[in-house]
Amino acid sequence: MKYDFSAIEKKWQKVWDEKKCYAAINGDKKPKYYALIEFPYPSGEGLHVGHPRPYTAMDIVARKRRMQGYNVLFPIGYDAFGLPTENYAIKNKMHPREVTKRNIARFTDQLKMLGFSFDWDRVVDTTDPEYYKWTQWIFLKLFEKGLAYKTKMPVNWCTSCKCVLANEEVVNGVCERCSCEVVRKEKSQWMLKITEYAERLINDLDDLDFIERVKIQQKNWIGRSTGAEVDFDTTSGGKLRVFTTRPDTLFGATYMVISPEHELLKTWLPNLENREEVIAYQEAAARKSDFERTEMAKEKTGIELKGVRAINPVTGTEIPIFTSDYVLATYGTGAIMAVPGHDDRDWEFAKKFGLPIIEVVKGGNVEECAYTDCETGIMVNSGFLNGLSVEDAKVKITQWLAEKGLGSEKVNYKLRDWVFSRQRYWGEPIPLVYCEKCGWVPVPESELPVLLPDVDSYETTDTGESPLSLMDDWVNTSCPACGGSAKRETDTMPQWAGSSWYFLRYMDPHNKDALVGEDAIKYWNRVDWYNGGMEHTTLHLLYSRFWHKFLYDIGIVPTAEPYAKRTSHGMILGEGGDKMSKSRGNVVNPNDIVDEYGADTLRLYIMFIGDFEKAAPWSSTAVKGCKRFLDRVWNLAEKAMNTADGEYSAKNEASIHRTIKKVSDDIENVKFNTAIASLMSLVNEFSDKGCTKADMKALVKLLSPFAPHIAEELWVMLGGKGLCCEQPWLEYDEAKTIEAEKTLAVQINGKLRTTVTVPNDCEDSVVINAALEDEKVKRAMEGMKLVKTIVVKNKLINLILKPQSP
RNA sequence: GCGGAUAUGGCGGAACUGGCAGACGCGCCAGACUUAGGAUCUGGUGUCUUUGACGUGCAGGUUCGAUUCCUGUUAUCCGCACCA
Repeated sequence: MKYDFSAIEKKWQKVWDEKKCYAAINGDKKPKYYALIEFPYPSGEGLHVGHPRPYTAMDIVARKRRMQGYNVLFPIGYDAFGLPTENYAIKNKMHPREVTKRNIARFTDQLKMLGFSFDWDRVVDTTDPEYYKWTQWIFLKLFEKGLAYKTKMPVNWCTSCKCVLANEEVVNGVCERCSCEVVRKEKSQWMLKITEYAERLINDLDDLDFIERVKIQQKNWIGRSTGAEVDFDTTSGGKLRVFTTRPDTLFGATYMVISPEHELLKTWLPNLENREEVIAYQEAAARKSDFERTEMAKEKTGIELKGVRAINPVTGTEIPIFTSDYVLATYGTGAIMAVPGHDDRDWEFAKKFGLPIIEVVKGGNVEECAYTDCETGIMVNSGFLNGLSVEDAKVKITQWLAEKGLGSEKVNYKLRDWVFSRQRYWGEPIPLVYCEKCGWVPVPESELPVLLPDVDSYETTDTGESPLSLMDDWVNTSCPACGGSAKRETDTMPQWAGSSWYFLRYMDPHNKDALVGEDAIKYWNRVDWYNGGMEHTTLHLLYSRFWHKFLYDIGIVPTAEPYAKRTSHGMILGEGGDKMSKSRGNVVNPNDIVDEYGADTLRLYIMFIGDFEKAAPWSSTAVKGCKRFLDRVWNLAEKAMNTADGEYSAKNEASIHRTIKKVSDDIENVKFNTAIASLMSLVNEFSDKGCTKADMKALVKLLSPFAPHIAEELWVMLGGKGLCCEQPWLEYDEAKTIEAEKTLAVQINGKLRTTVTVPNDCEDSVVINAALEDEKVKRAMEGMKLVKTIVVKNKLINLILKPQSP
C-alpha cells in the first residue's frame, strides 16, 4: 500500500471532528493547560505559509499536553475589524461584513486542512455584536474609572487612511499599515491612560516567563528614567520647571531651552525684545512634520528669548533661555536645563551659540567634546558637591533641592497615552453620547452593544470625520442622563481593541451575561503559554497587558498578568531570503504544498526549517526531504506490521529512550527542528538495524504531535487501540538512555589523534591503558615522555607528551 | 547615536556546564534498478599540496583543550530614535 496522504488526512480530520477529540471542558478534573496563538486577521489573500509556523508549534505543545493528561484549551478566532477589509469593501462595493464572512470561511477551510487541534466550538469573531458588546463594556468601565478621556491634541494623521494613528502605529514616520506619510494634526481624540500603568507594566515583567528580547523591548518602549524636577526662577517672575536625570550637574547648567510650544513662552512673548523672530521660529517649527522634527544628524536650530533670563538656583547666576525644537513639548516638562559640558546636544548647541561650557565632572576634555560617559567621575566646579562621586552628588543635591523647596525626585516615561479613536467605519462604535447639558454620557449597559449601523458609503470623509458622522438618524439620539437631545460619538475603536481581551472570551465564548463567567475564569485562570510575533511586542502584547491589569483592578480576572509565558517565532522568508510579499511574487500558498505533499509534510517542514525563533527562507526542494522521511516511516511500519509487540527490541531500546527524552525536552524548549532531526535519526537506525512493531509504535507516538494524520493511520496499521492522539505521552528511563560502551576521543597535546572504546563510566586508569595500547598513540609516543593525562569521563582523554630529554 | 541579536560547508542549520566541529535535511557525486528518471534504493560528500595540515566573520588572549570564556574589531539584521 502506498502512503495516500490526501485520503488519510481527510479521513482523520473527520474522525477527530466527530469525536470532539480537541474540545476543552470547563471545570474538568484533569489539570488545565491553556495554549494560545495570536488569532489571525482574516485578510483577502488567505493563509500564507508564515501562518502555520506558530500555529503548528503551539499545536505540537497542545497535542503533547493532551497526551500528558491535561485538559487543554487551544482555541482559534478571528480579529476581523480593520482597514484592509474596509478598503477592500470600498473598492469592490461590498459590505465589510460580507467581506469578513467570506474571508473567515476561507481561513477556516485552510486551517482545518492543516489538522490543527483547535476547539472549533469556541471560535471568536471580534466583529460579532455578541463579542464587541463586551469590548464596548470594557471601554465603558475604563471611562467610568477615568481612564478614558477626550482631549484635543496634536495627533499622528495618516494622509492615506485619513485616520489618526497611535504612536505605536507610526513606524519611521510613516503609517505602519500603508507606508504613507503621517502628519501632525490637531484633533479631539479619545485617549486611554496607559501611562497610569507604566510602572506596573515594567515591574511585573520580572516575574513572567517571557523571552528576554520581549521584556527588553517593552521596557525600552515604556522608557522609564529616574531623575529630578527642578524649578528655576526667572527674571519675569515665573518659575521654569525642568526635568533632568543628572541633577548632580546643576552647577554646569549655563543656559535653558524650552520647546516652541511651551505654555510659559506664550506669557513671555509680549515682552520679548525679539518677539517677531521668536514667533517666526515657532511657526516654522509647527510647519515641520514629526518626521522632519525628529530627524537626527541635522544641525540644531534655536533662538534666544531676549528680555527674560533664568537664575541657576545653586550658583545664583543669570543664564539665557532659548527656544529650540530639539526640546520636545511632550516629554518631561517641555523644558531643559542645558549642561553643555556633559551632554552632546547641549554641547553642540553651546558651541554654535557661543555659550559657556563648564566642566563639573572630572575626566574628560569639555573643550573638545561633551564628557557624557561620566557616571563614575568626581565632581568639580560644583560648590558644595566638589569632591563627591556622581552617585553621592545626586543624593546630596536632591536632598538640598527638597530642603529649599526647589525640586524633588521624579520618574518620567517615554510611553504616551493610547490614542483610541479612529475615523473609520469598520470598528467597534464607541458607546458614548454627547449632551450639551451633561457632557459625555455612557450608553447604559442594558443597551449594549451599540450596533454598527449600515451606512450609505464607507468612504472616509474629507473633513476627517468618520463615515458614521453622515448618518444623521444614528448620530442624533437622546441623552441617557437627562433625556434631552444628544449626539453619538462617531469615531470607532482601533484595530487593537478587540484583541486586547479575546483570550478571556475563549474561556467562556457563549456567555450572554458576562464577558467571561466567574467559574470559567477561575478554572482557566490565565494563558499558560502564548506564542506570537515580535511585531506585536509594543502593540497588542502591551495593550492587552494594560487591559488585563485594569480588569484585574476592577475584580473581573484573578491575575494581574494575562500570559504566564511568551515565546516568539521568526518570519518565513521567500526562497531568495527576501520578505514574502505579493509584489515580489514569492508568496508560497500552503494549499499548493498540501496538495502536492500533504499537511503532515508541510507541518513537519515548517518546524524543521530552522531555529523557531529566527527568520528562515522557504526552500521548495527541502520540503521534499520531509515527505521522503514520512514515506520511509510508512514503509518501515508496513514491514514491522507482523513483528513482535510488547517490549522494545533490545537493539533499539537505548535509542528509543534517548529519542523520547530528546523530543520531550526539545518541544518544551521550542527546539522543534532538533526534535525532528532526532526522529529522523531514529528512523535511520531502524532502517539499518531493523525494528519491531513495539519500536515502531513508540516512533509513531513521538511523531504524532508533528504529523498527526499519518500517525493515526500507522497506529491503526500497527494494531494500536483507540486514537493515537489520545495515547499517553511516552516516558523515558534515564538509566536506559545510557549505552554500555562509550567511544572516547584520544587527544595528544590537545589534538585529536584517534578514538578508543571503553565501558561506560569506567575508571580513568582503564581509559589511560586503552589509549596507550592504541597503535597510533604508540607511534606518537616514540621518543616522547608522558608528562600529564587529562581524562574527562565518558568524553575524552588528552595525553600531554614532551620530547625525552637527552 | 542608544538598545538587542546574529556571523559555522554549495544551502537551511546542529553542537549539553570549555571536551571527537559540521548532527539532521537539502543539494551535489558515484553506483543499483530502469525504455526513461525531476521516482526509489546503496555508498560518498568541510578545504587543501591528503601517512598530514588547515578550518566556526577578523585580530589577539586565557586554557592540556575554545564555535563556546575574555579584550579589541568588522559586517549584517531588528527595535528605538534629539526622551534631557
